[in-house]
Amino acid sequence: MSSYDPSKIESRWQNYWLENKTFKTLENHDKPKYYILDMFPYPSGSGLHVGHPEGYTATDILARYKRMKGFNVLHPIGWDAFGLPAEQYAVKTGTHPRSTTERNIKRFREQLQMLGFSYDWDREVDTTDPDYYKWTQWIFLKLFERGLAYEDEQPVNWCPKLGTVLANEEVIDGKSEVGRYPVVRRPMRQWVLKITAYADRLLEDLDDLDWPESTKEMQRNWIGKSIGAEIEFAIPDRDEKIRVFTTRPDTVFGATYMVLAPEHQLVDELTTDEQRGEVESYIEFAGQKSDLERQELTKEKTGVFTGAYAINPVNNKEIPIWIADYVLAHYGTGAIMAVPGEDERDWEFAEKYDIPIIRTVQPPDDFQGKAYTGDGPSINSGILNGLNITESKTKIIEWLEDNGVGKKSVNYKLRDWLFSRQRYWGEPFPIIHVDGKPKAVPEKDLPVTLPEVDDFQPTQTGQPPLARAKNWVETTDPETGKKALRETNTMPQWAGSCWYYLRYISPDFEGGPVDQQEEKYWMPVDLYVGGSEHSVLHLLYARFWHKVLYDCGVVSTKEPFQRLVHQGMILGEVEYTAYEKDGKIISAEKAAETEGVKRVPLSENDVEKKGDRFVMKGTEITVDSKAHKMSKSRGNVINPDDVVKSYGADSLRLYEMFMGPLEQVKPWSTKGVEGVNRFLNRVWRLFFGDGVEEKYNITDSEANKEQLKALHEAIKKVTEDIEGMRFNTAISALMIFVNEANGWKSVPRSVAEPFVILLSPFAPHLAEELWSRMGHKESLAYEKWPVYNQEYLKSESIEMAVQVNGKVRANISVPADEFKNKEFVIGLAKQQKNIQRYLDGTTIIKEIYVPGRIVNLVVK
RNA sequence: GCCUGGGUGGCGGAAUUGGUAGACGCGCCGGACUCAAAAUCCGGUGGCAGCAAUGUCGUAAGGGUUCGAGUCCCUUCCCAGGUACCA
Repeated sequence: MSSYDPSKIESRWQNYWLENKTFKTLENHDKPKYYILDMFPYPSGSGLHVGHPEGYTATDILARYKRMKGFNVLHPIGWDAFGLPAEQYAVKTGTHPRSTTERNIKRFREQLQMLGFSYDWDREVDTTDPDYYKWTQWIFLKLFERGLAYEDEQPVNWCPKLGTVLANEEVIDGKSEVGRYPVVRRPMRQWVLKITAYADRLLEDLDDLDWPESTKEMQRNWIGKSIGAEIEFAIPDRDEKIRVFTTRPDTVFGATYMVLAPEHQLVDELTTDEQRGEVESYIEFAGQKSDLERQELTKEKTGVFTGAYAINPVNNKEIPIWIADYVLAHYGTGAIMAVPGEDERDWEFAEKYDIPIIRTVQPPDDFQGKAYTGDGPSINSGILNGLNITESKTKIIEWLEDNGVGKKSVNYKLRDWLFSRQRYWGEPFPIIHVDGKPKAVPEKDLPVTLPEVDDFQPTQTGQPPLARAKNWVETTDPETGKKALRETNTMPQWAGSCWYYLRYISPDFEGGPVDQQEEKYWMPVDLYVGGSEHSVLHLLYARFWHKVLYDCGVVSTKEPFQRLVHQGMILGEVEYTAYEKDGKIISAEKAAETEGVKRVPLSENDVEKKGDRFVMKGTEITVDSKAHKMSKSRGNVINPDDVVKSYGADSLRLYEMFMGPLEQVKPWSTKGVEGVNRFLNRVWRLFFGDGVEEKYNITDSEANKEQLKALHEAIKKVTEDIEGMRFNTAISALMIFVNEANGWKSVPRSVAEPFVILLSPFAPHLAEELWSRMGHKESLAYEKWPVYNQEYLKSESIEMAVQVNGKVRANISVPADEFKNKEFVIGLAKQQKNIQRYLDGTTIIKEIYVPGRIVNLVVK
């Protein structure tokens, strides 16, 4: 071979790694462990996109690095393979989802192997494998036993056109994500998991996690804990009371009306005959609004008076009871006390319907707005007058409790997790219904496997597809011998991904979901890398299950994922776009507010930068310059297969890491791939000459000072940057080394070998090839990571800047053994010609010397 | 609106605790090799002024702290992601 040819090198090493099981995780527990996990991929029919290798390369670099640092590394992969696309394909074509799934998994596996990731392929898991979902069902039974799984009538997203129920995340703007068909809310019997029972722990334990602050914050908001009070409002001449939740009990003296959600239980009873017609038509109006409309109509509040009154317990005043859909039935008690003086929504409503407004907090003198939500002394509030918000809250809660009309209370936004789907391609519930009551299938009868059906669509009556398997559905209760019916719902896709990280630890273990001996060694996951789109749902659900398993004694840690990093999205190439209207090009700012504008794609050569915008060359017409999300419709999708074909997997890996910080959103650039490919070519030539001469450049001669310095600078920088996950600057350090080494006549083996090791996590195929050509018989995967020596980093002189009044006026070179000598350095600085110019005719009032960095002379 | 990140050359991006802004890569310009091209190699490359030495401006905008600010503080603008009547 005369030049760098990734197509030959890469497949050879991929086969070598597979055949030799190079990355098989060690069974022994003597070494320190490092568990590094990629988010569970869904093996879609379209294969990998360039976003996948970004996170996977980052974890692969760390996995390879940690192995060489002497860690026992667990770096597995598997398939989150249940899900709607395979089922939809089955409905359309009759192909069993299993065969689609198998085909897709095969394709994904090949693609991942083509990129040279160092997974332990003996630990692959697949959520659709009965040996796997047996344990998903087992965990569900634990939830069921603990009363954390229950049945409930719940409104679901029913799509009549698709004949199926959709998950919330599959509904976009009131329409199905697939096909854009209308979706309606419809009540159905559902399995629900009581995640709310864990709300506090899910919230509190976030604090100790090494996760992005934004993700923790999103989970906190999702859980939405608020502390306040529950207050009871009596209704004259009736036994019923209206309970409200409020975070501002201190404002209760300003409650001038109440609002019930239209769906509130008491609405029907309280409504007076005169108001009944109006109330009923309002309830209908509110009920018909789709979620989309509710969002769009937020500007204007609407509501209707019920005709009834309630009594404010603190001052015995009668206040009117309204219904309005700005009060949500499913939050708090579904009823509020309205305090327009301190709440913007209530103010808006009160203003519209002419309801009195009483301020109970004194706004500052310069306050201009309407409702005042800030702090201040209480007014118009009897016993609370003069106290600030916090003091008022404490005092009024005490009063409410003493008088038996209220108490301190905590509320959450988090709702229980709707856990069933009317689908075929999911885990069956290990539940049978006997005498209309749900009952667990005995553990020894797990797994409950999916039956074969003749059609993957729901039945005519809207029953899930599993209902078609009559023989399967109709069964007997093994305990009593009674007739029983199997549960026909299946679990959502989240189920399998809630605990997969545990199965990797002992994938073949038969005594439980995870071998506890192994679990104690491997958990928690040390680093978890995946997209921020899973910030809330997957990560919250998995934490919930993990805590349940912790309570069951199955796992030993409270949290599954100690450190979490999100890779940023990769956008398409930057596009330049001009806008055309009636055959004339108009400027981009105008285009946004003009109708009937046509987009005209431009090439980079057609545009130039003017100030802070791009214009068409030679004109003043602004054009758009933007990188867009990759999408089929835009036609800017980059296929990793093509990149590998043209430049090799090492170039793809290297480029994705070199683009910029891992967490950041970055645009793709094919030129950039060519750049790193050139770098790998330079590495090759450093070892083997330019191919024409076919010379071997590695010698056994001793390394000189300059060579050692270059090497050890690279070792230091690459090591520190990998530890800090700054892969872009680590690669830059490798480039600096190669640029320098290219000036040498030859490279001593003692320098070349450590360099190859430094390169190997990033470009493993090339590194293995170089390593073996240097005469090694074994893979370098477990070689020792080099350690830098401070001695070699020292240079003979140090370059420093000399400033006068903070402006650089000269550079000096100070001998290394003199740089601590302030007198010497400042003396040298003052001798500089250009410095003397600036010192001439002035007085030095201060001499600043930061050793090794800078001299600053302050003059007057 | 609110929350969380960001804003640095033509572009992607570098800059320890405040200490020479622009590492590395792309692009561009010039040169070498070549009949020619590709590939490769060498040199240059923030703006302005100057033959040059050098000066001056410059990290979204404005202000402040400091001997010294991309980095710290205040105000404003813009971009991305999330969220939205949650009482």
